[in-house]
Amino acid sequence: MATIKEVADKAGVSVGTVSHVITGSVPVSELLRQRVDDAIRVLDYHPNHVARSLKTSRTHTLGIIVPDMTISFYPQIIRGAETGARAKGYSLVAVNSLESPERQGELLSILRSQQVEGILIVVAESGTSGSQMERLESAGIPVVCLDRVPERITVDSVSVEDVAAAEMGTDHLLAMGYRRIAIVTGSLALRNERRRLQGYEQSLRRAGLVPSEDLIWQGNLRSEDLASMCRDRLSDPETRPDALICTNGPTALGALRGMYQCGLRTPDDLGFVTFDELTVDDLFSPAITTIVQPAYDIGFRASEILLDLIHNKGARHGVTNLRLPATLKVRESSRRNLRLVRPAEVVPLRASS
Amino acid sequence: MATIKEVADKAGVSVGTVSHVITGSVPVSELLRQRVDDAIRVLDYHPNHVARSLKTSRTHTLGIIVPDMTISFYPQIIRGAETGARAKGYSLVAVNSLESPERQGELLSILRSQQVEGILIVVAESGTSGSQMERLESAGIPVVCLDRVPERITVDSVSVEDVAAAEMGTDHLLAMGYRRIAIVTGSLALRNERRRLQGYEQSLRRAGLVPSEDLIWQGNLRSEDLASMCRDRLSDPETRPDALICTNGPTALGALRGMYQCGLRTPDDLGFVTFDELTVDDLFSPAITTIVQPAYDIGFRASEILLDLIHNKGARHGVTNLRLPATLKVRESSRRNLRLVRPAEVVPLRASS
DNA sequence: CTGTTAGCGCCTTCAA
DNA sequence: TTGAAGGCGCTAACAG
Repeated sequence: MATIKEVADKAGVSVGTVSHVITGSVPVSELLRQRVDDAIRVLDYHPNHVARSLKTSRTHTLGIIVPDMTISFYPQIIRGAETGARAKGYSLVAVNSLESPERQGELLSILRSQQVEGILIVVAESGTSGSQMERLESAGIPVVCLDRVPERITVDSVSVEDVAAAEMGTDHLLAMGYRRIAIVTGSLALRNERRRLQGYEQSLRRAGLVPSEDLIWQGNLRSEDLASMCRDRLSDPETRPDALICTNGPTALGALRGMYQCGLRTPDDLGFVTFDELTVDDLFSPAITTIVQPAYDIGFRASEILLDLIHNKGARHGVTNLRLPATLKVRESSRRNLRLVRPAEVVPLRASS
Repeated sequence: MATIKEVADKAGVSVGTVSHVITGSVPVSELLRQRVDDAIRVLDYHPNHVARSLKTSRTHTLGIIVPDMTISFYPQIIRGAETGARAKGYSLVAVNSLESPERQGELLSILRSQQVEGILIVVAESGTSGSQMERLESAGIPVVCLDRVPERITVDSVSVEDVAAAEMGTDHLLAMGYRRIAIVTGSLALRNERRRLQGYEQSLRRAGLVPSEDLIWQGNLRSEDLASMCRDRLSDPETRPDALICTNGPTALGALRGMYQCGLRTPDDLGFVTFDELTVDDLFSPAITTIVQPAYDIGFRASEILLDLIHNKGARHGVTNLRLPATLKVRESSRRNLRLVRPAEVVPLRASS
């Protein structure tokens, strides 16, 4: 790996001059610039970002921690964040916490050591100690939370408008004539899960229905657990709901599996709506009516906010909690009457912030 | 951000001693070690990885470039590589080339600047110049290609056993009684696409059939193009094949869409097999018979090979071209007679290297 | 065992 | 417009 010194020697100038042409911070005569450029090309010189970072104490690197980028929601977020970062000359380091608070702690520590200038994070499901994030902040490393917003309100965040999104899904089921609607959630320790539940309840109440405890099915993010829970609760035709709304993808897959194991189908036996796309468009049946989160945008906007925080250290005016609207893709799984089948329609939701 | 010096001052020792306890390279008395540890904790000190890298010229960082981590095959590879890397104390920087050779070039350049110690890459579809990768090698940065292996054979690689995998899929269709089998491929400029085609042809020949030009449908990775191509070719009932085998996921989605637009269904009208999972298990119908690539393992093994290359600079004994076996998940789309429905079975394929 | 010190490669005043 | 030189934070000899 050639160094700036070798380039300077080959071009017959000082390292200072080479640095000037690279950074463009100081004007250099056409002649020398040419000589330097040639030397760079010949030597296949690539500035040592590590040395530069040490000198300038700016790494131009952001970190992003997601639970598991194997879940399709997250790569979209990462892509959005990567795009936003690159637009400002930043790189993005993406890592997986696997929902483990310990691992998340390690990763945070590693990212700090790597001197990332800011961190985007979808916090691990349980036991994310605020203390670690507070230490980050006090070390001058801004943090923006995505998707899942921790209880303490002092951190910036970007997520979907959970309440309205769940309301929209529930409203839709009600409009289709379903009345006994159960909600299947992940852990209600997660604030956004609670908010989605809240949207569901609001929708029911507005329709004059009373949310019932035994139609609120709290699970976790593991498909198998969900499946067996749903199997149990769906087995009795007497108490069985006429529709299900799921608050996230893994939950929905578990619920569907449970349904199938009971020999039930959607939409014939049960209406079905879920957050997050389970399949590609409607190539497969049953095509599931879906509350689509703007994942890419969440990542993109979050990176913008983070970059802003980085460049305006100290001058922050309050906390930013951006909420983006979800979109409802109506498909077969919520159609009571199959005769009414039409092409999927998209219903945008009003924005809020 | 506290520095090693501040820790030394607070602990009342020299920076050397602090460094010794951190790296563990030199023994330190229990007393001082304790004092240092305390100081580290109190100051919330995190060693500056950038400075360390500059000094040791080892960043403990690997780069991985994939076309688009929004396609489910790639996050799995990345996860595997991340696991392999972390096991050896390495971090992984994952970036997307979006199939653009220019962008890929930039990314390679950025990764070099960032001093990654090695690079994993799924090369962009077209125009990946060998020269850039050769420059990497000559700069002492080892490269391992995943999934898509460039023509020039001098680079290490890990991918699926393409020929055998395609053969397996085709054999299966033949065994199910299909005879007029068309293959839908991505760009045949990609070597692995050609190898899959080759496996298909071998299988046919062994069955005493002659591969026919008009049953080899070359497309690209864009679903829309694929859909219209398939629509055209499927419209005439006279020349229509009785089964389709697709060499990758995006291609398969396009083909399915084209089929649907013709009003055709699988398996009723056409048998269907594809590389790569399109949906989650068989919750959705038609459940597609799939040739599953060991994506996680590909990433994991590749990272091991890369790390090995890094640690044995110069001492390389020939090129490693690891081929991992695929697995066939038989589902509904390849069942001629629906009466025969049984639970999905998994047929492992013999390994090779 | 502990402390001292010379750089790693680069950027950035500061002088010339 | 160009060159010289001081460090950024850390590790790895080396000296004590």
